[in-house]
Amino acid sequence: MFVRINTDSALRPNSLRDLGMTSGSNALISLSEFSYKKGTEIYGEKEPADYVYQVKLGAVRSYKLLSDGRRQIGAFHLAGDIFGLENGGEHRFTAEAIVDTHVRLIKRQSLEIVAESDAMVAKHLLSMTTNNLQHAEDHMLLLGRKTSLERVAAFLLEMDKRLTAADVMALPMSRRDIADYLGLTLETVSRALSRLHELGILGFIGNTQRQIVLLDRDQLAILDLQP
Amino acid sequence: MFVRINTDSALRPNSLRDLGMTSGSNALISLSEFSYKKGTEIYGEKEPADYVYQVKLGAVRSYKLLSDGRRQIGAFHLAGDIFGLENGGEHRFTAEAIVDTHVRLIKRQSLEIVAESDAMVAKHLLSMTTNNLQHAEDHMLLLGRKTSLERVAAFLLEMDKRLTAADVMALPMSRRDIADYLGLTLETVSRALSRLHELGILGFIGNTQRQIVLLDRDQLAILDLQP
DNA sequence: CGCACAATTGACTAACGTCAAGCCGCGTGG
DNA sequence: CCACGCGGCTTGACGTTAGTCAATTGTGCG
Repeated sequence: MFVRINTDSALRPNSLRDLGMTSGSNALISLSEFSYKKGTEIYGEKEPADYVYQVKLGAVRSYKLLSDGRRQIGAFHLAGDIFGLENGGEHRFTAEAIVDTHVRLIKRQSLEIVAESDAMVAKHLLSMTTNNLQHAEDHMLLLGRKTSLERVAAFLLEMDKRLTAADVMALPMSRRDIADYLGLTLETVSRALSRLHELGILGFIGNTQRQIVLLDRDQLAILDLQP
Repeated sequence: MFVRINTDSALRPNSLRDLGMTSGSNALISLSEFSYKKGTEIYGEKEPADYVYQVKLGAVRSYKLLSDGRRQIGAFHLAGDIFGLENGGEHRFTAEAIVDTHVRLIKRQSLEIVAESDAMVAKHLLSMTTNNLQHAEDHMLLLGRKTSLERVAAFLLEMDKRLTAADVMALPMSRRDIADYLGLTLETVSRALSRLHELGILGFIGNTQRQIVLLDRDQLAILDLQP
C-alpha cells in the first residue's frame, strides 16, 4: 500500500489568526519583528517570558540541557509556528535560531489582557497549548519505545508534513539537531538515513533525490533528503 | 550534601478547587462518582472524551500502545489528580486503574459551558493543561537523554514528592508499569533499584525499608521500597 | 582554491534488552 | 492451617542495539 503523504496545505495551524487576531482586536496587540543570526539564542531556559514569537522565516530549536551537556530538543519551530508561549512567567526551554531567522514578537502581557476579556482568544491559547501537549505526548512514545530506524522515519514524516514549501524538502537542521530531537547520536541518525536510502529508493525526479521511505506500519512517505 | 525531600504538603495542585469550583459555580457542574477494579479500563485511546476524572482513592496509568504491543505510560495519576482532560473530543491515552480506584466524574460539556462565561475557570483549564505539558516536557528529557539509573532515581523522587501520605512510600504500580513509564524493561528497573539499594542505604525505620537514594546532581531522597 | 565544518562509514564498546531460572509473598482451596 | 500455585520480582548469562572513537569523504564559504 503506497500512500503519498506530502500534503499541499501551505499553512500550519499555529498562525496568528489562530490566536483570534481579527482586524478589530489586532490594535490591542503590540507587534514587532526581529532577526536572529544562525546559531544565536532567542531566549534561555528560566528567563522571564515577556514575549511570544512567531517564525516568519527560518527555523528554531527549543531544547533543555543537563548539567553535563546532554541536550534534548523538544521541538523544531518552522515558518508560521508560534513558540515561547508559557503560562507561568518563565521559559521552560532555550530557543535558538537554526538558520538566519525572522520572527514576529508579541508582548505576552498584551496577549493576556486580551485573553482576559475575549473568550475566543483564551480558547485559542488553550488550543495551542493542547497542540503542544499532544506533540509532546507523541514524542514521549517515540523516545521511550521506538527503534532508531522508526524514530528517523517518523522524523522524516513529520518534516514532510510540515516543510511542504516546494517539491524539495531541505532540512534546515543538522544531524546533531535531529539526533538530539530523537534521543540518538548523530552517527546513529546518519546510519539510519543511509539504511533508509538503500531500502526504499523509488526513483528520482529532476535532480532532486526524491525517495520512498518505508515505515514500520506499512505507512510510507515520499520525500527528499538533503538536496 | 544530604537533603530530605519528603514534603509535608498533603494536596497536589490538581484539586477540584483548581478548576475554579467555588460554592457558587459548583451547582452548574454535574458531579458523580465511580469505582474501577484493579486492572480495568477507565477509557480507551480515541474514545470520545465525555468526562473528566479526579482520583479520589487509588492510582491510574495513562498509556499509548504501538501496534506490536510496546507501551509507553505517559503519566500516573494519584489521589487528588485530575486526568482525562482533553481539548479535542477524543482521549489521547488509554487510562486503567492500577489498583482498586475511586474517581469523581465531571461532565466535560458542563465544564466547557462554565469556562465559556467564567474566565477564572478557563484560566484554570489552561493552567492544568500547562502543568501536563510541563510534565511531558521534562519526561521527554528523561526518555531521550537519561541513563537507566537516572531515570529510576528521578522516578523515585517524583513519587516521593507526590506520595507523601505517611512515612511509608508504597508504590502502587508494578515494575512493568515503572519500566513502561521510564522507557526501560522491568529487569533494568529491578537492577537499577538493586544498585540504588546497595549504594545508598542509610537505615531502617520500624519494619519499613526506609532508604537514602542518591541522584546524579547531589540530590537525595528518603523513601521506601515495597513494604 | 583551500579551509573548516558536517556527514558518512568502520571498528569496537557499553548499556540495555532478552531469555531463563529461582525466589518470595500471597491468596486459595483442600 | 498448611500446601500449592500464581504472579511479581530478582538475578544471572548472553545477545543486540545504539554509543564511542576515529578515519575519510563531502560541502559550503571566504
